[in-house]
Amino acid sequence: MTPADRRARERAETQQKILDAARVLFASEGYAAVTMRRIADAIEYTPAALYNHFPDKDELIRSLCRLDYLALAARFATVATVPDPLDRIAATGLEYIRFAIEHPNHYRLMFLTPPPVDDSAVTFEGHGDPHRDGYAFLRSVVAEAIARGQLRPDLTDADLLAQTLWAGVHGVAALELTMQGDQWVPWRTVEARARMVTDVMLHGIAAQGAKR
Amino acid sequence: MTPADRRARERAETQQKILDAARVLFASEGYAAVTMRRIADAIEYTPAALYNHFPDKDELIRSLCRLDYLALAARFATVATVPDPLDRIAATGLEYIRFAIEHPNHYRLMFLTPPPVDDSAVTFEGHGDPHRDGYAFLRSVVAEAIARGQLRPDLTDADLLAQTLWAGVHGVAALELTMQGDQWVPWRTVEARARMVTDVMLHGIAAQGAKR
DNA sequence: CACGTTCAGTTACCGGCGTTCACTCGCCGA
DNA sequence: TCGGCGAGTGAACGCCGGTAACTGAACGTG
Repeated sequence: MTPADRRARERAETQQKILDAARVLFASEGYAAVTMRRIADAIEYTPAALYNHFPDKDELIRSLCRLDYLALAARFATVATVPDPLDRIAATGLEYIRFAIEHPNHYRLMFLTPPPVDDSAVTFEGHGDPHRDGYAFLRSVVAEAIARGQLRPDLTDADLLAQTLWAGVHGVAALELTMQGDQWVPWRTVEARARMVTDVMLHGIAAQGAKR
Repeated sequence: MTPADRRARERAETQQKILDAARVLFASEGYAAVTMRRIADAIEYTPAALYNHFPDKDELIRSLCRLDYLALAARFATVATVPDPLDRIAATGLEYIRFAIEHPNHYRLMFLTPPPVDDSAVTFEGHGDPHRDGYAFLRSVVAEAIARGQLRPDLTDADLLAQTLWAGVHGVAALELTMQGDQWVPWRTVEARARMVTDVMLHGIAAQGAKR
């Protein structure tokens, strides 16, 4: 426990305090409320102090994001037990939309705001691990359905299929978050749309003689 | 042609100049470049002058948006000639995604940014007219497919179906615009995803014995 | 123990943002 | 001719993200 260790630990703790304050602000008042000054106020620091821990606001926000990706992947654990791959695909889609509705601010940050271009190799622990990477989870479920011959024989690209299914549920979630309050369209409930998009896509990918 | 008329006309012209300048800025440098000061610079006015024509920046941006909705609806005119309703649904979806890819900034503004809450009745000319309202167009195509018995008999809600199809193509477009440059996922091309999502959804809604 | 170094955090600033407000000044109606 | 109206100005306000020079306490080392 050298002094250097202690300083490193304290540094990590401060960094965590910053992230926690940002998360609270973010979850309670939305993206616009997340301001370097307001974060600093919340932890009784000076705005400039934050720049000792994060190169800029983008990187701070991205750090917040990384944890949320894990939270989403963790949620999929509850559907991993569904035995039939087709059912599991549907359950994954519904769980995904539920996550978006329950955590709109986080979802907006994760999938609805353009990435502040991260040219560097974004290698991050958990990439490809279905337990920590939501996309990998979806892909693996799709791959299993393909392997079991439950899908149309002309659909063989698990990545393309996973991305298509993702697009479907993302579309429902994104329209819900972006268009809520819109009066132009006679919107059906988000639950109905979630059910419909999973139902339609499942029908669209399942092999001819599949159940349902 | 009373002087009052002339002043009203000049006022409308100035308003148009503001919108045009904003559009140019917007299309060429993206959302972040659209600044009251930069718009004013472009038309050699003072920033404060803009507030004689628009109550605030939100309203100015919304005015831009309204025209873009018409542009999208106008694009659907090219697919309105496709004879078979099922084919027309697919063509509409592909045309929608093409619009999003070709005008990413406008698309982002129209469907990817939260609405600055417009509590007032948003009644706007063209609402419900398939030629000027993209949603109405999609809905009418779906309704025709239903009427012809081309869809699964359990699918009867044209609005719910239209919103589901919209979600699908919006998902593809939104992920493309938001995630471009992402290295986490082995993305297939947006063309492939566009084709796949329309193909899957069409399979998912078409009646058993339908073509294809 | 004393001295130079390290470094988290502060102070004071920069340029830019949306927006407001008191004002000018030319045109119009009476 | 003259009063008012209204488009446009100039200067300011309070925010924002970000930077550079600094302070002061803790630290390793002679």
